[in-house]
Amino acid sequence: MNKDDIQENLIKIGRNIVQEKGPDFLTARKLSEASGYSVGTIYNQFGNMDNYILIQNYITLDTLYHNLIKVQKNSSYEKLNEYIRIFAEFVLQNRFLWHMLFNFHLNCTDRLFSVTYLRRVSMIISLFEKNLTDLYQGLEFKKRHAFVEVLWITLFALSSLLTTSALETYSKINATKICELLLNTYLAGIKVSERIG
Amino acid sequence: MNKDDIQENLIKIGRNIVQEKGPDFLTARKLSEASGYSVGTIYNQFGNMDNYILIQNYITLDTLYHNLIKVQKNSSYEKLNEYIRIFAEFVLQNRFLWHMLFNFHLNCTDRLFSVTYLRRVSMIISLFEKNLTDLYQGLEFKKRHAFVEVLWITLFALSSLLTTSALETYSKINATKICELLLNTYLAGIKVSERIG
DNA sequence: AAAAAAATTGAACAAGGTTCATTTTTTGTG
DNA sequence: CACAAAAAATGAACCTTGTTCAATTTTTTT
Repeated sequence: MNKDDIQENLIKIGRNIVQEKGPDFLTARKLSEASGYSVGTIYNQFGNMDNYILIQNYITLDTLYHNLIKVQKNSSYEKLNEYIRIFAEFVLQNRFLWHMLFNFHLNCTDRLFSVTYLRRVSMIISLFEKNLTDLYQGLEFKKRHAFVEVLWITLFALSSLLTTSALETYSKINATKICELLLNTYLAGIKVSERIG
Repeated sequence: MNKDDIQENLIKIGRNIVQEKGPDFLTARKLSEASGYSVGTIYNQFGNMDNYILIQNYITLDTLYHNLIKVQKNSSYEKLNEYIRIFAEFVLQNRFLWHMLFNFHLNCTDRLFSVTYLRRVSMIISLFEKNLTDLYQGLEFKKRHAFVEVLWITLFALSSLLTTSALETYSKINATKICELLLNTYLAGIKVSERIG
């Protein structure tokens, strides 16, 4: 069997483990048992478990991105709201995968990080920015970019809470509703700032 | 030596380890070495490491709360901004402790969770809510409470990113500035919603 | 001072990531 | 096809986690 097939197999099987049992069950030995390959083979293929998980994570980001670009709405306002809805839904339906993505302790000085994570995140941010540009044409570029960055960072951060049971304890508000309220309050706030200057 | 003294000692020494080297270095054995007590004693005192870290975490929450209630400002608007400033500053200056707090996988069904975490978080939320009530008197209770909850959850989520080097890669905006922009845009957004109804 | 109770200890266990000498498989060549 | 060389796969072994518990030491009680 060639190298790509093994990798593909190991990725698929690992994703099943995570989706069904959670990230804690994705260990080298369990992956070895589930796949039939030895522990050593996993290390030959991926170097180490961190790198393996990094790959799993950017697949998750890719999947999200492809869900987002499917959106067909007329107004930029509707699009932004749909993005948030899809984002929240995706996070909730793939909570284990998202949990793994968010809780991964990456070494950001690593070039690998830029290639795998940053590029993908930038693409998602661009989707938001495009529609925010349409929506608030009075805003200068620099300001608008700051608004978009803060919005994304906030949503991204928020998403990590959506996947935990902690949220249910902190708040009785539905996870999707939280994202919606945040977005719309935030957008209304930008409008004010646009008017002021 | 009596039980409280040992616990106090172990907590203090553990906090030093976390502050200086990060949560990863807070292991039972390293704590044992650093304190002079055996591993067994740590387990006699705290039951398990999770419980030990839980205690560390609510001390962190208490410290934050005590920093917040010191705020002396006239207007509610100023107070809210000062809260956010102090919150961001606290998180940044205690990033390892905050990281440990945020990344702790707690079992929320556990009664212990309610007593230790939820009560403390509620107290912090109350601070925000009190000033938001003054600021937006036109809002009905239910709506206002939703705004406060979402604001806190968002800030709390955001804080977890502030402590990682990931943020620096995602955004060139200063961590405190992110919190400030978020708060003020959000507050402006609430004002709009207040006017509308 | 002896007995009983309580507290402390650290070796030992399971499970995690990781390594690497050994074995197996594949590839290349006459 | 046969044989050598290269490549890939293997899993026992190592170290580090959290955790337990029989044995030991200390404290308290009588």
